[in-house]
Formats: sequence, structure tokens, C-alpha cells
Amino acid sequence: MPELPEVETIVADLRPHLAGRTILRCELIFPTIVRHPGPEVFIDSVAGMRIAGVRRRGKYILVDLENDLVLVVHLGMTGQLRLVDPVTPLQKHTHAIFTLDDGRQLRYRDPRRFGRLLLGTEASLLASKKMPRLGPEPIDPDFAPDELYRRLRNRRTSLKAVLLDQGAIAGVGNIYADESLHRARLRPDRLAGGLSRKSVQRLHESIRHSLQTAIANRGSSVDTYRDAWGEIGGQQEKLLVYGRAGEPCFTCGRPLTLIRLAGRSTVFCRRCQR
DNA sequence: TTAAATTCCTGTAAGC
DNA sequence: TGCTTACAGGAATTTA
Repeated sequence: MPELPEVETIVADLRPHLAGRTILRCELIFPTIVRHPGPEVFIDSVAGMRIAGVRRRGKYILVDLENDLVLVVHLGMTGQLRLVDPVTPLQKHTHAIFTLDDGRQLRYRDPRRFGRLLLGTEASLLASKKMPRLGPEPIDPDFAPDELYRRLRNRRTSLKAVLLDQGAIAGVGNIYADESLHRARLRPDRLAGGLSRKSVQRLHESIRHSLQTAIANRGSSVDTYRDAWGEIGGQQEKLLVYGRAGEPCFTCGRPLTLIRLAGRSTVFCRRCQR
């Protein structure tokens, strides 16, 4: 599923191809994938708009248009955003098609439909709570261990639950939460508050390392994730614990444990993670 | 206010 | 082989 590294890969791929292009028209095959505004207004508003740039915020893709308007794409679990030649056969579960002035099409496809499209100014989307208030970007150079410490210390829930909370830290999902906790040698069910500064420092380094490494490898294709060209990533072969329940820990050889935490499957090593 | 539980969805795989 | 069932999970919504 797309998390920060996967979204970052798509955004970096799309940016040079979309910046400066104009959206000629938009077709909604499954209109309810658009959550705001209504489908007709959405289609009319994007038509003729020039694309100023493409950004990422957490797991959100932000396509900047004219007049401060932003086309927001959240991929959910199985969302895919692809830039294709119009003759490319339409895949099942394609919900939106944006035709560009260079003849190509940007297509949104999402079998499970957990994803969504939004349109508005960033300020209005935040104010109307169509977009949630997100925590800091963990790979931002300004994101310091001290900030992570402050965000963990008053929480009375598990470390795993806080890492998944987009309002605490933006962009970490189930894969990289488990990977980061393993690298930091911390049990996912440990209480987030009451972690020592030294442990938080280790977690801070681990989160950044896990995300940066995954970006360098173009993300993890563990489910249906594909990049903007429909290609798989490379990080799924390098994951330490995610999806490896029962298999030996790469550090100590003990079988990895699977538990249910914060409503998510969680894999960790009972010996290496305390 | 915070945390936990529920809900939305379909493809995939396991079990009989 | 073919059917049923469980499972995967991001985040909005509901409940505690």
C-alpha cells in the first residue's frame, strides 16, 4: 500500500511531466471517487487549468493548479496514478481520466476505492476538514529528535498506534511503522509515553532511515502499488519484518511474531525488540 | 480530549 | 473444480 516513500516516488516521477501542462478535460467514470466538490463542479473546474507543479504532503499528492486551486489525490490502499498514452487499454477500476495538452492522459485507478480526489484551495480544504491536519514530515531536515520526543511523551497508547497517527507524524503506514520499530529495537506494543530520550533518538533515526532507503529503492510493491509508469518498486525484497511473520529474524534467527495492534497486523522480533 | 472500535471495498488465497 | 470464508488496511466516523 502506498505510504510516504511510494507517494514520493510517484510525485517525483510525475512532476517533470505534469508541470507546465494544461488539463484539457476530465472524465469521471466512477464520480463518487471525488469527495469534494460535486462531480460536475470538479470536472468544470479542472478543465482548462494549467498545472503549476506537483507536491507531496504525508501520503497526499498535491497537484497545484491556477488561482491557488489544488487537485488532491489520496491513494488509500490500492490507488494508482498513471501517466499513459491514450491508446493504452483502459484498466478495470479506472475511475478518473485527465487528458493533457501534450496528448497524454493521467489516469486514476483504485480497485478497493479507499482513495479519493479533492479539489479546492489548500486553506479551504483544511478549514472544512476535507483534508486533515497532518503532523510534521519525518524526512524534513528540520524534523528533530526533540520534536518526536514531544509528540510521543504525552500519548497513552502504543508506539505503533502513534506512528500510524497521521496527525502525530505524516506519511508512516503499516509497513514502515514495523520496519522503523524493528530497526530501533523497540517493541510495537510499548507505551509511547515514557520512552527515554535515547530510545526516541534511535526511533527518530530509524524512521528516517527506513523511509529514505525505501525512497531510494522506489517504494515497496507488497500489494498493488505501482509507480506512475506502472512499474513495481524494489523495497519489498529488502523489508526486515513486514510480511515476514514466522520467518527468521535477520539479526537473531528467531521466528518473527505476528500480533494485532491498533487494528493492524504487526510483525516484530521478541528477542531483538524490547 | 483521547483512544479504541467500526466501516468502507475488492482481489486473493486458504479450506472444504 | 468450485464454492465459501477470512484477510489485507488508510482514515473517516462512531462509540467509549
